[in-house]
Amino acid sequence: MHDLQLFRGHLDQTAERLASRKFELNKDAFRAIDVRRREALTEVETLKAERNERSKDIGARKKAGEDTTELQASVRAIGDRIIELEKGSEQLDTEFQDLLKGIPNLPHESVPLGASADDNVEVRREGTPAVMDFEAKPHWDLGVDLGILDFERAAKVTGARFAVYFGQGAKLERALINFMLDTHTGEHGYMETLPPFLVNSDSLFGTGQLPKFADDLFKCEGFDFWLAPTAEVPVTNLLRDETLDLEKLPIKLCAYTPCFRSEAGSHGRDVRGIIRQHQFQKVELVKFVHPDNSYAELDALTHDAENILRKLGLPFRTMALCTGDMGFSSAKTYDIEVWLPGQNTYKEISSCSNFEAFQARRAGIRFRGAKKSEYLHTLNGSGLAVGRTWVAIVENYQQKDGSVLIPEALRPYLNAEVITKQGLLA
RNA sequence: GGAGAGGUGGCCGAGCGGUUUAAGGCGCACGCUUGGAAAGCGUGUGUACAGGAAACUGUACCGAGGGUUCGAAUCCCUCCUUCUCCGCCA
Repeated sequence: MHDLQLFRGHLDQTAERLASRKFELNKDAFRAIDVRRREALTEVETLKAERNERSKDIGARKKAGEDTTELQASVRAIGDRIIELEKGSEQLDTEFQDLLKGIPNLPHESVPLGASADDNVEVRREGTPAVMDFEAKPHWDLGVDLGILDFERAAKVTGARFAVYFGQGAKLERALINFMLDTHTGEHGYMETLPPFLVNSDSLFGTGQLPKFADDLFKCEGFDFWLAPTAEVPVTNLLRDETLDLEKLPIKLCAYTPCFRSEAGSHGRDVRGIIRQHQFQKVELVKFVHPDNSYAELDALTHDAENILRKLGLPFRTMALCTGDMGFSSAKTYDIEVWLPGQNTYKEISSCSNFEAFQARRAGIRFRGAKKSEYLHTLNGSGLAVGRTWVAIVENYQQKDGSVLIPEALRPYLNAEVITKQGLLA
């Protein structure tokens, strides 16, 4: 959601900035409906003022013992007129709100201009891919061969785009979750949170998934419950409609949750392996910060996410997304991409964004400044996507014999140095 | 699932059809007082939208949404939610 005053006062500039991210704002329609809406509102409010005044007068006259039949009839008439006018006024307001709700956030001035992922800009690259004297296999071969990953049985239980882990495979996922949470709480200063995995419509509106992106979500039939597509939704909405004291900022939360996405519109993409699933695990970082610091906080958050990869010895690069590739609610986003030798490519493993006040305005999250309250800035980023980290470890640490070495930092969590062949029916 | 009691401003808490422009208190801010502080006294103290250069004015908001009425925090209906007890359950 946007600052209405900004749109009114700087409509041309605003439309230009939106155009840079492929959103066409109909300025004439905006102006026209804004003016009509205000006129209708003024008319209704004037009548209401009149009604309030006369009703009060009726009370006073009744107390004095006067007859008020005629006055009451006149106020009744005003009331009828109000109901009539309100219909139009409310419709205009709804129209205007719908228009506003559908407008994406404005990109920060530092965001590179561009149309697609091809225009994203690499900001740093760390780690060197291991030299292998054999051909690297993708995880869907390695995992299945080791007996730790199974797609066919998951398809039987549920369907396509689901997977089941066995043995050390399941334990590796759990180890990664604990390692990530321990690092973020112990070294990066986040408070661990375990939120609900189902969220209501208000929460999804607050973070920007609704109303535009309902198709990407799973809905529970008969309830206003949705499966959370990311912990960003429950965690950011923890503070919905709250006003925080200035000295409480910044608030830094991390959470492990499963995430559920319909992946509508991604048919045919990443069909093999566990890169793109209907259910995946993620550790999420969420920050509530003062507007003056939000870009420094974004850099810090991105660094915190990268740190997991550093500790695991996984090569990565960090990309600044261009205007055309950013998500709806974001003002600036860095994607962290991990090296996957089995697929000979860098693949997104974390997306770190500053939403500025876009979500805060939708969700009503403020802080009390020196005098009055204002909207704070919200940020979040994956720290990291657990399933994709699993993939990165299996592919980067694969050995010629098909086993997988466990990176040093993870060994205390797994109680093992290597994953060898095992499995359900082994 | 059943029975009962609640949900009022930053917080506590009154009000249960018409000077409520939401009493009173706490907290906070400013001023007076003071050598300084406390106490005391005085003034102010929400959010959103609209109008206005501004001072300010209007409208809405007492969990949410409907209804009754000239007029609703107050009466009626539906829902959400918190607490207590019972039942069921991991």
